[in-house]
Amino acid sequence: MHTFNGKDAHVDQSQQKSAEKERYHHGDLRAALIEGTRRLVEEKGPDHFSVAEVARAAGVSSAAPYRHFRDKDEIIAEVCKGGMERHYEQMVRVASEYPKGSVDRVRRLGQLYVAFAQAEPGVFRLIFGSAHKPDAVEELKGREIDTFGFVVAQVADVLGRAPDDPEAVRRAFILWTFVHGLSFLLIDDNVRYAGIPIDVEALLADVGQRVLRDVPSA
Amino acid sequence: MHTFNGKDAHVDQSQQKSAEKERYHHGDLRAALIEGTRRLVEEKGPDHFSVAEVARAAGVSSAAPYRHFRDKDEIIAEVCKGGMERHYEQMVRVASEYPKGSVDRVRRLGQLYVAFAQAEPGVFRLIFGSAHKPDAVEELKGREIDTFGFVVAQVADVLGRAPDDPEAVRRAFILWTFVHGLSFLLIDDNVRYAGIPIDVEALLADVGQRVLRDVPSA
DNA sequence: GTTGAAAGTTAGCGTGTCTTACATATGTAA
DNA sequence: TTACATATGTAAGACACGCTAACTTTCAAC
Repeated sequence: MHTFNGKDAHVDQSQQKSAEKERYHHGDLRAALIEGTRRLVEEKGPDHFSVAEVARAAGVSSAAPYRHFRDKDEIIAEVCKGGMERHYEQMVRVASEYPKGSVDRVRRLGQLYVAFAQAEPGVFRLIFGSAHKPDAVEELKGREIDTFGFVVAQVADVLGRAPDDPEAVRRAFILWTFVHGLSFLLIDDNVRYAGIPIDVEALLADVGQRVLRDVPSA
Repeated sequence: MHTFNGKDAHVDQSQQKSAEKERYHHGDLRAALIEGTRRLVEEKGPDHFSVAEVARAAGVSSAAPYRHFRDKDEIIAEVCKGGMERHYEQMVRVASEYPKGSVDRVRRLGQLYVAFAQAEPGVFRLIFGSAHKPDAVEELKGREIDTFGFVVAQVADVLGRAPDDPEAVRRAFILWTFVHGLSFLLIDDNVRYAGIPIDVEALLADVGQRVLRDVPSA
């Protein structure tokens, strides 16, 4: 009987095939449930997964999850939190690959935003959807995960302004709006409905040019 | 038509002499269910309303709706269809109030798009969300309700091009993307989270200028 | 009036969320 | 090693919902 705690559960006897030593304790059910929920959310959408099903997938009873989470919302809040962290980290990492203050850097951030939405539409909806946010957001703000603030700083660099310049905020918000809308149009399949051939790269480049230039004469 | 109905099915007939006789038949349950669903969708969101609750609101048993609709999806498809029609009609009506080919007309359409999303976020999500569309969309296309096509025509007018010019489609799509993103950011409360003061009018004017102008030098 | 279809009803199955009471495994202290 | 406290699992069940089946009431055509 191997005993272990939740830290490194992977090194254990995963090779015991026929013996089927069904342990009473899962090992790290909490993490397994979060990951299982994430998968299910991608499969069926944030509003059509069930705690019961993710419990079945983890091989435990449908009551077991409630030892680790207060309710369903708390599980998906955890998935949402993980997604926000991944999202932020990707942003920072990708930005560092392009020259500071370059339009390319900002353009690449927009591209990443859309790519994330397409790669993880379920989590994307979770992050930017209306439900289940307040708590997670509160906590992440406390931990200084502010993706929009990061983008604003990059835009400010391009414009040659201070990191918190109002005009930089405004331009960054316009760009956010654009990639946000594009993401939803794509993952909700509205583009196909409208029958438009979309070249995301070209669109991002075009919009980047238009928005990062000087204000047009009113 | 009155919408009163009986709650006690086995009441002795001898004592039923009240002026408002309780009807066994509702009168127009189908319409009442659609309207009740619309209200509930606005209240709780498209994914958190229940057929049972809307049935209760209409004063009928939870099985009654299935005399009029195959399943839950068919009810909300009907709500979605009604929303699309309202959306389209508003667009056409508002456009007619501004000079053909004017930037103002297009700008006003964008403003209306966002206003609709804010006024009816539930229905807006229904229309542009991923679920429950295929059938409704098919039918509305058959009835020539093509909102995007209409906007494209307005944009083409501004650019002085043919109604189906590819560049007009491209510009219109950029504008759609922008107002779509802005709508979602607003109704999902992401704007407040980011702590940005947003002047929707000014934003629309700015973006309209930027997008409807000539292509920036690549 | 009779009758058949339309539009209600109740009863109930399957699934889902979440609670309560109970069972088992694990870590620590004696 | 034993014993206990605690963490983590199970089983059973209350209640809501989606939907079906079988029955009842109403209405309109004949």
